[in-house]
Amino acid sequence: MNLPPLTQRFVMHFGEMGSRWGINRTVGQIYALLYVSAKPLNADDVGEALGFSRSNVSMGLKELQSWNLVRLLHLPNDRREYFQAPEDVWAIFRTLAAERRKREIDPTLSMLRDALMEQPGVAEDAHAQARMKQMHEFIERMTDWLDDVQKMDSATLASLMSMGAKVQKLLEMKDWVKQVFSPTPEPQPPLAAPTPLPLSESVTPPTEVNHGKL
Amino acid sequence: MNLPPLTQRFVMHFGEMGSRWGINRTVGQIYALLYVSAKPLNADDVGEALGFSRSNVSMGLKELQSWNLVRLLHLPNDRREYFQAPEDVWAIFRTLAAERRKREIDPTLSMLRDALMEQPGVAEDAHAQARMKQMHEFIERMTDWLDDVQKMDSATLASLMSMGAKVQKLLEMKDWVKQVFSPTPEPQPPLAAPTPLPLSESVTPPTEVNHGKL
DNA sequence: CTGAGTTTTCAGAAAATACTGAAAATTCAG
DNA sequence: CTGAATTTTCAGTATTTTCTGAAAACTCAG
Repeated sequence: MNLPPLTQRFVMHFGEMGSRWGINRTVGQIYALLYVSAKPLNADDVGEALGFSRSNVSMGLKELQSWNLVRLLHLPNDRREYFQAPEDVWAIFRTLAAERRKREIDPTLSMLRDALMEQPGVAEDAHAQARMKQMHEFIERMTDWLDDVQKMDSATLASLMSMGAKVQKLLEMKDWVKQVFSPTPEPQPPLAAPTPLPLSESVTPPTEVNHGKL
Repeated sequence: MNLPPLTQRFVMHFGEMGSRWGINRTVGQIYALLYVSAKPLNADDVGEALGFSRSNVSMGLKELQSWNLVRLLHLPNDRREYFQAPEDVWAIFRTLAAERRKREIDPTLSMLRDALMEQPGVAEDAHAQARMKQMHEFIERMTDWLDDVQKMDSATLASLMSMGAKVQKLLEMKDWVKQVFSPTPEPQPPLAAPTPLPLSESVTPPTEVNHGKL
């Protein structure tokens, strides 16, 4: 392996972290290399750069493809397959979230659904089933929300995240506005205007919040 | 191992999923057992229920404690240590998110920070550094947001999640309200009111949105 | 077609991880 | 203190996962 120093550090780190992330060292290093590389690489490039056997590289690339984390392409007058990692970090995140969900969450959801259909035979199982119900409800909520979030474009998502906890203020404001403009005035206890009034300082100023084409 | 059928299925599933979740079979099964158990268990209970050696159980419980996923307690007139899994699934999620972040993200963030301070020596490293910058910015945004979200109580969080993509509407509304009430009228192109006006049907109806004590 | 270039598969070697039993360490009732 | 009850450690073994080289399969220019 003979990589420039910063690249090398990055690649090595991804190798070490691989196990914590549920991928192996090889796969982590290959992805890291493709991520920082200015141009697409073929399997031999990768193998040489990282000192892996050709077959190991092949398997690693296959794994990355199954994760949708690399794109396959061809260069003119070259029969070999070239690989590159998509650039948009938000898109990468969405891909990763979708794949992890498919592998790490969906099977559990389905197992829980099945278990909740059964009639518990003994008291212990009745309690166990109640606990499973709680877990199932939570996961379902979480994944439904993730579905929604996945549909947002990067700009909206970025806006949402840079607001952070201030979304709470927005929720308060919603109720307040709703009250003031209520088209069907119902007998409700009047809400106080949220304090501080969330129109200027308490909601992120427009220079910080950049939510693109909304 | 002699567990009632639903419990057994749950425990077995967690064992199998363990590897995908970055924990081992033993740890997964122990956690699952504690999660569905109606009462705290001691190490011998666990070992007998799952057919693991005493030392293996000890290691597994130590691991779970390091993740803050189990609580240690003592029963009157019993010197042995008893363990239970906290009940609140939202709290469990927060714990899990915090721990995974500490183990899987923070080291990378720190490595990226270091790498961004360096002066790239060659063109390839300059490009690599630019890519690292993108990743660093993304992760930092993400973790800042997570910090905010972690601070919310379960009710607020639940409210936020059940709104899902409708938060987008809320963002539009924010800008519209801001415009209308603007305390410092600046020469800006006037915004149209968001359509449909987000006060009733397009924002989640109040029966759906339950954001507790806001 | 043919065969050189390329990728994939796979059996076995190497490495990493998990698990056990025995022994050491710790804790606490008496 | 003492020693029985309990937990932890750890060296060795078992299991799982990763990695390699060789062979098979595929692809496409000529």
